[in-house]
Amino acid sequence: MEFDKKTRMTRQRQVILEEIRRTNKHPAADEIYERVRKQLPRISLGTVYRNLDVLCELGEIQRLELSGAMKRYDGNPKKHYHIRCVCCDRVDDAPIAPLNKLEDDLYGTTVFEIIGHNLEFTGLCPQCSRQRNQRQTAR
Amino acid sequence: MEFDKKTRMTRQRQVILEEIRRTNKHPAADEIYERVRKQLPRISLGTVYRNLDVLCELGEIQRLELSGAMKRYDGNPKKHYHIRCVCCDRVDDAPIAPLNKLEDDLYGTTVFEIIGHNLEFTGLCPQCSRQRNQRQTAR
DNA sequence: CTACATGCAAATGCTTTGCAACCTA
DNA sequence: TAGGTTGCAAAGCATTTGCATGTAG
Repeated sequence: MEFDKKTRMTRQRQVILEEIRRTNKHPAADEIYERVRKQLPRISLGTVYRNLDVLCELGEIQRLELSGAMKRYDGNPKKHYHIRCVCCDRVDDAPIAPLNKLEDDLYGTTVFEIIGHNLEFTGLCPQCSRQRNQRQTAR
Repeated sequence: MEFDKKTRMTRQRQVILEEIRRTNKHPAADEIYERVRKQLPRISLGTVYRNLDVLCELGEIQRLELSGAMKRYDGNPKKHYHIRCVCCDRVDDAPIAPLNKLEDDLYGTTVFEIIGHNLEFTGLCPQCSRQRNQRQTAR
């Protein structure tokens, strides 16, 4: 792990990083807080937020640029896409490779200097899909 | 305009809709509030939010599913992509046609029932791009 | 030791909501 | 005139921040 000279490895930071890496559920700050609290009962939500910022800056994790109300975090810092359940907000990795050529279509057609793109799929997770079907057949 | 029987056309709703359609700037609720206030000084922010909801539900406008902190609205209800300036948050339409086949790649590889996708490009608008270049040459 | 990090609580910023008065159909 | 709509203010919710204390290096 590459820490610059000014950044310290505290117990809080360590546990937060481990928890994010342990899960594939792309948790929001409050979920991370609840998990970490089991090991560090006195940790504060503010500390969780501050460390998530630091870890993102260090490139250890990434903040997902999705459309939902709450920011979500991913222990895998490499660029990849996600699919979100519109019903329960579950977020999975999307099994599709990065579309590196997407931005090429924009060169010359936009006044913007292009940096990148975010792609998010929406759908229904198996649980919510099943519930919806049950409700419909019940009518 | 197709209003269902229960939905009324009030002066407030009318002015809000006109203002959103008049601009191509994809304004957030507070910007719409400021614009509308010039015609209806006594309107409240709450009314703006409520009407934006109603107009979205009616399909007259759309709420953009972008990554930023504030929700933005588009007078064009048809699906299209956008590009956001990472520096000043300016949002333009992206000159690229909807990628209807994108979701095909996911069938059979995800447990989700796919509904759609959101694609947002990021970049620097001309103003911010210029400022950044000036700062760099000044060093 | 020193200056980065934490816990706590208050503050912030966007959005939603309860309610009495108002106005559209 | 019924009930959808408004203005106002308060509440809600995620996130940020100020400050005194704690602690990693």
